[in-house]
Amino acid sequence: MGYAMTTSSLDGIMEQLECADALDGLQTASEALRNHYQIDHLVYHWVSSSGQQYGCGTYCPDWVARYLDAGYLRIDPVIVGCYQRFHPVDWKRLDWSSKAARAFQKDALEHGVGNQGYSIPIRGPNGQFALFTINHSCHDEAWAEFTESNRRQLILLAHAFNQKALELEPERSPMAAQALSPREVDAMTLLAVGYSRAQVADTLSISENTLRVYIESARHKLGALNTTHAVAKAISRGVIVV
Amino acid sequence: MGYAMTTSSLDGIMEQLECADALDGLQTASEALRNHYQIDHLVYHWVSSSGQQYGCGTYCPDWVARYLDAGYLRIDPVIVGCYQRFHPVDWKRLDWSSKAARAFQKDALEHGVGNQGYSIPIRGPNGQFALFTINHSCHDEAWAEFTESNRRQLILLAHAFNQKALELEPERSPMAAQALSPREVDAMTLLAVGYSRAQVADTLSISENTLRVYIESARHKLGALNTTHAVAKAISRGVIVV
DNA sequence: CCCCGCCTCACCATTTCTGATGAGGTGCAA
DNA sequence: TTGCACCTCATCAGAAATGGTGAGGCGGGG
Repeated sequence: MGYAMTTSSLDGIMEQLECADALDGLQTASEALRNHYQIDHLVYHWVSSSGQQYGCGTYCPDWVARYLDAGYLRIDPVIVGCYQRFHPVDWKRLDWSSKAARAFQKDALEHGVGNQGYSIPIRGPNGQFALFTINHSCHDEAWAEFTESNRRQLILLAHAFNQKALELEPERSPMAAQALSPREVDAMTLLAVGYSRAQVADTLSISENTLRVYIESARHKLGALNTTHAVAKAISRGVIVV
Repeated sequence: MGYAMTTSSLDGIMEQLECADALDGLQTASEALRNHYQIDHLVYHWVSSSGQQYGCGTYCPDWVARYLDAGYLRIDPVIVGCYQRFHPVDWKRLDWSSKAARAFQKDALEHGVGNQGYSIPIRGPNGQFALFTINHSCHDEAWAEFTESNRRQLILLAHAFNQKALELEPERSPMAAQALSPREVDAMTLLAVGYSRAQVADTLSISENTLRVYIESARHKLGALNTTHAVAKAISRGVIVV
């Protein structure tokens, strides 16, 4: 791995990423960075709310297809682990103990994924979640040294990748998220912490009928099918925080 | 402002922050960074759900108290604007047009908040949201030059501050989440996307009675009061991905 | 000044959810 | 082998949520 990299080259890649078109830029930058760092793979993986995913990077198409088909999103310890974390994490520190996880790991190795990995969770507005991952095949010590010495740069890269990727979903812009009124937020928030309608109405000192209007209008604004769905959407969009 | 700063000093502050105790470290680092950058103020502001807030930084206590008392959290354009954004934002680019916002702005200026500001939104697991803000009194050009040339460092600082602040809430750690069985996850997931019990049972090809057992046991595992609460908890704990 | 969004309340039949309990089969792990 | 957790199904009465509509008052922005 290229410990003696020139920062000028890295800056060049970052600047190019910031200016380029989103779809092109992300893929190009992934490959440029893989070469720059001399590692096996570099991946940006957007895990969207509705189960949709967007990914770009240097994994071979076979593996990507297999990942999607087999529903690995649900059992990949990297996803599961990073979803609960803020700081970048080495794959070794994740929980690979379950049978499904080990099977996944084996499959990944057979598809050219390196034995070492380092993933940075990134979060955007409205509950957006993404992972910026590098991985490689090498010994633990070399990997630890590599990740530690490049940690800050990788965080910035993750940030830059996500910023670029957000351009791909214009509906996630401030405009798209239909804002809830204060009362609607109150209602959703209290429902989300387990209050019944009667309790919420009581807490807010309004009639239950009034409360129902809020819930209904919040539901419509959120495009939800029922109260539970509305609360779920409100949470994953970050409209309310529980 | 100190354009000719020495990066060694900055690195020192960052390293100290990473090692220090959370409560102390954040406050100390705020002040050290203000001196380092020669700016009026530097603030880290954790905006939690139920109106709870944690902040540290260099604003005068009067202003902090006033901010909390007056409920400025709800109308501060910096909060409102950054909540929908991913990238760092200059305060000039926010929407100050509403009457409440202008009143807030006037009040802020009178309490020693600079006319220029730059805020970086940061998000952690479970919908955590925080702001890392610097502000100063100077002309637009100088400010633009300052923020642009320090943007990357500020992003890393924001990241470091948030990582430290997360230590203050240990219950947000991965441990707290009790694992659901696969069927329970299925049930919660489908409920979260708006299906009724009948629909979920149909989708999973099980009887509605069976489904209810899953929902019940998931509810107990999650310590939830009702189905909506259970789904909300499952989402915010990252047990399910919607 | 006027419009629009927000806050507040009411009605009622119908559908859906809840809570508690019992019970049989499967598979993994100590 | 013996748990233990998981998956599957059933029953029942009572409590709670839903859906759609109408309507009056208030305040801020164009």
